Amino acid sequence: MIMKNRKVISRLSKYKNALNRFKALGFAKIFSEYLADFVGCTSSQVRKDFSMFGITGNKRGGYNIDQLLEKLNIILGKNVVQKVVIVGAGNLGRALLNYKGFENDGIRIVACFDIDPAKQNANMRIPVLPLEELPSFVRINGIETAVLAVPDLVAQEVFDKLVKAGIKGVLNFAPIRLRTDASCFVSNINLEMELESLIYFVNASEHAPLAPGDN
Amino acid sequence: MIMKNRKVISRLSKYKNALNRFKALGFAKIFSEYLADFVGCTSSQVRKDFSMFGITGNKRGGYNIDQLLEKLNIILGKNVVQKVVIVGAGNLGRALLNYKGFENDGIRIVACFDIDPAKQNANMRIPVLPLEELPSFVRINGIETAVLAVPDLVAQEVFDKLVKAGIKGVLNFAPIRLRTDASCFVSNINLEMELESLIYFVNASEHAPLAPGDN
DNA sequence: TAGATTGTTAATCGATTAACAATC
DNA sequence: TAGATTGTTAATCGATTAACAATC
Repeated sequence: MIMKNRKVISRLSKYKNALNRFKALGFAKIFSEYLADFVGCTSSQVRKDFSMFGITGNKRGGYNIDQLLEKLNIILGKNVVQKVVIVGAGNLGRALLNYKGFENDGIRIVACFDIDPAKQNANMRIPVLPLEELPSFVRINGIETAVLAVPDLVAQEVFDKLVKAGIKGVLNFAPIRLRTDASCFVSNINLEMELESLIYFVNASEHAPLAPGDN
Repeated sequence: MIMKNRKVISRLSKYKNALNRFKALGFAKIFSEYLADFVGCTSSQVRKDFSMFGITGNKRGGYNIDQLLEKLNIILGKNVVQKVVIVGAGNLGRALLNYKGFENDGIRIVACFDIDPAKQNANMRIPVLPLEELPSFVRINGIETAVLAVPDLVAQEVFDKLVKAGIKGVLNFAPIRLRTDASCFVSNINLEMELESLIYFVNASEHAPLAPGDN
């Protein structure tokens, strides 16, 4: 498995979603041009991305959707259900617990952890457990990925615990830069920042109407 | 106000946050080097970004934190409280309603809208109103920015209503590409995709340990 | 003043796109 | 076969970084 950059991987993810749509519509084959159109890039980009992962099509007939999906799913680890834990049972954490979107995407939220006993409840569909139980839970269940949804002030501290427990990837919602070594990847989602920059473009457009690039 | 790209704006946002921290620590001046260190870029990048917005410092004494903050706040529209509505009172929408992070960031969530009468409640701290009331509410209160947290299937349809109501910027959580004209900006946050690419890097690192670039 | 930092230009780097030969 | 699409190389584009003169 070759390591590529973030943008390429998120495009693969978009291609996969697009292909599922096309498949649902009854298509069996697809051209790079259509795929590009759907996800908003060029056909060169699509073909280049595929070629980086050794995915090939047919010179004249485009790509077979089923085969393509299978390859993308393998690359993205979708052939196995990926177990993820959520750390922090605040508003955001609980919303993610109940979020249905992950289920049909091969991602299973298996547990949530919080220090607050009032938020703990081992009998829910997805149990909310004491944070102290995380290390053993993670070890026993072979969890590698966590979503960090705790208050800023404790984010680094909790993150360090996750890393010590063996977590290898963290999706971080705290608006701080987590200090991490090479053993754990961090992806950040900063809601304030997203809204802030959106507001900038809205305000700026009133003076000079131009578009920001899409992410 | 000059229109710059998304990455520059999100760095400005990071600089602002960093400056607030430094200020809280009692600093009055700062060098590009320190700021770069804090947000994770180069000092050249910091100075370049500032120069793009005509922000200057002192050749020998760095930047005055208060003056710098004021300029960044003006650029980012922080001198005025920005009113935002949330559309969709599902798990995510309600979590955002109660999210405290926006308050001290000059962003005020003023209302939420949903079609489901069971979710509506005009008497809450932040009212949850019928979607039909959105156009008049937006007009009366001069709202330009919305967070879209509705199911995928209706996202485009609801988005079109927002645009028609005069919304100029949308932070979209639905994992689809919204079709938009130049009158409305769209920023996308796709949780599935974020988790998916994180999982890719976690899995890939087990075969070839290398780091993805940070976002 | 001497030394350190800015502001800006030029060089580098990487990602995207265009182009086109190969070929189904 | 003729025509259309891939796979890949080369060109382009834009963003980041290095370098350094200006100067406080």
